[in-house]
Amino acid sequence: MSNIRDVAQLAGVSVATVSRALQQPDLVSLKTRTKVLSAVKQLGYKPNLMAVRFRSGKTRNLVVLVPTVANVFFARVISGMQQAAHDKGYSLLLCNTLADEAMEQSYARMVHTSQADGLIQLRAHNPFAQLEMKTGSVLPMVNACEVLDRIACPTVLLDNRAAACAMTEHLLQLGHKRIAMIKGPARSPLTRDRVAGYRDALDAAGVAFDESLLYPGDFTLQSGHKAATELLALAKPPTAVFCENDEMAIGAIQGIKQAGLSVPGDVSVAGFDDISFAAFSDPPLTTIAQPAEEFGSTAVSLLIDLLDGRLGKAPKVILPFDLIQRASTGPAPAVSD
Amino acid sequence: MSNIRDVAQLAGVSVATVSRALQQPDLVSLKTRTKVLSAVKQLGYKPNLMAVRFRSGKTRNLVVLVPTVANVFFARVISGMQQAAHDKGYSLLLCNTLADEAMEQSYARMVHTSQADGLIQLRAHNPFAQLEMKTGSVLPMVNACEVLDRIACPTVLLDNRAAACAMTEHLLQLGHKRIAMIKGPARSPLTRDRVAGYRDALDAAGVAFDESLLYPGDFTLQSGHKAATELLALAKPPTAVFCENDEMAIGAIQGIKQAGLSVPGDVSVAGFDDISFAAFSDPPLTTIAQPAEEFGSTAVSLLIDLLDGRLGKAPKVILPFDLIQRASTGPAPAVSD
DNA sequence: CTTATAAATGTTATCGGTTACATCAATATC
DNA sequence: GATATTGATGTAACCGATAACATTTATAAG
Repeated sequence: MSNIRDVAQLAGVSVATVSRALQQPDLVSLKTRTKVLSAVKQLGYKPNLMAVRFRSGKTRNLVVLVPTVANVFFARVISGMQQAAHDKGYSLLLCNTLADEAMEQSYARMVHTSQADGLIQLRAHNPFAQLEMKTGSVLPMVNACEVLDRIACPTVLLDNRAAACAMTEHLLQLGHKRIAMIKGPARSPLTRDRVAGYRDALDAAGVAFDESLLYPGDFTLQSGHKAATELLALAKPPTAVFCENDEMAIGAIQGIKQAGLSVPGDVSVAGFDDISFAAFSDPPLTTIAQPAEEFGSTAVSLLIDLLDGRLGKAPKVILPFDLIQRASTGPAPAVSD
Repeated sequence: MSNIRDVAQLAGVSVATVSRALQQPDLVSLKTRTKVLSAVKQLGYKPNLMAVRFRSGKTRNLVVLVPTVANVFFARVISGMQQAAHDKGYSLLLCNTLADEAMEQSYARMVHTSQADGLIQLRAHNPFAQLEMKTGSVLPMVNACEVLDRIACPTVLLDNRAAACAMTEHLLQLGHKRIAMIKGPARSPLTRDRVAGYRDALDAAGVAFDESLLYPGDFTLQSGHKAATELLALAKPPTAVFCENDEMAIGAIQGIKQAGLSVPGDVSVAGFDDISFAAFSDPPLTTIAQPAEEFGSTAVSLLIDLLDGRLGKAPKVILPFDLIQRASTGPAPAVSD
């Protein structure tokens, strides 16, 4: 691999001149610039960015903590991040945490060992408070998709409460009274917000909240299937099921069908995220569309702004949602409670 | 951020001693080692890995080119890669190419600019031959999931021909004679192999190959839907459709149902990959299971072996497949042909 | 034709580690 | 007790680029 010294020698100039010819061309005469560029070409010289970054102290890498890339929604978010990062000259170091806290910590440490400049986390389980304490220094971090309670950091999220409320209203307007919710893990702020929105709508409609209709899932197809099966086994089963993501909704649809019921004839099902499979389920899924790629690109922009000191006090960017009505939701069955 | 000099000063030793105390502890007396470690702790010293890697010339980063992370199968492969890379002290620089060749080249160049040590590509469109020529130096590369024709490089793949043959045989055994195949883009080696396997099975069964039953898709749900719709409009429509991935198969199922036909009563549908959604489609999808995570981890292992000079002549690792029979395939309708 | 000023280029310290080599002390060998 | 050997530590070069500062050359002004 040729280095800047080789280029300087071949061009008959100093290393500083080579560096300037490449970085600030207007500081170098046309003649020397030409000589330098020709030498660069002849040697196939490529600057060693490891050296550049070491010297500058900027790695231009961003760590991304994703609970699981196997989740279609997150995949879209990552895609948006990658595009934005590339546009701004950054690279993404991807970490599929799989809820392994040691793994998360290990990747977060990359910022402190100068392997990355900052970190983006989706779905925060919150553990970075300790990490920040321990090192004393602040970890440049942006949070996307789910709000972090304990730490004030730039965030891009949906108004999950309003979205869940809107979907619940949609089901109420269809005449449903017993609306179950297949939610996420209990402690998740995301789940808390969506359950709050669900209750907002119930309260506004004067429908009593029934704890037994709240079922905790884990965002997988399997858990949606299991949840629906168990909800239908209740003494008073629901006529509508609102799922916190589309995977669980698709799992729920299968569970309902296997119980010999029809969707939406007997039970309506609604999802959240509008993943590509939502439009292809049978029946196609009514869901809340989120601008997934925009979550990613916005998170990256926020983080880079933060790194460049261009950011005020931990802004919260709220992205819009859209209720997509498809065939999985319909009028409540006549004999409904 | 404290550096090694700060530690040396606080511990009252030289920087070399600090470095040795941390890297080769047995070269340092117990007494000094203790002093050094205590100073490290007191200062919260973390070695600047940017400096280490610059000096060593090893970045410990691997570029991963993925056509699209939105593809569930690739998401699993990436998950496997990430796990393996982390275990071996490497990080993944993820590039979602979206079939943008400029993007691919841009990321491939990261190896030449010392931002990464090597590259893994899934689904090669082949363009790195030129890139290698241009720079003169070899690009340490591993290919996964799809074989690269023009370049001899370590590869981990399925026996796609055998797998496609097995699935086609399964359909033939069910009595199907008109078996369509929704394949990938024409030039893809992956598609070529699978089509070859499909023809192997037809030939072995003495069934004539019909060009009109070969429909090129692009691995998306939409393209599967479109393909199925158009195949059913043929004068002699197929009674079975073998799709080159599960997304297209799920799209095809919807297209077939919307045409008023049943799966598998009128038309059987088979997929490839066994993504999580396959078991949750209606009917559940018969498909070829691939060890996706293992593709990823094996690719990473191969690349690291290659980088460490531990690899012989471009090995090809063949991973096993498994035909998963579910409800989307059934006996050919009686009046078939 | 000088001198002042600007433009172009060169010299060299620097970033933070690692490591070859030098040095010095302690123990072993004869 | 002198020398060889081993062990522990220090000194400084080095990786490849950048940029502060120094120096030279060209241009402008008087």
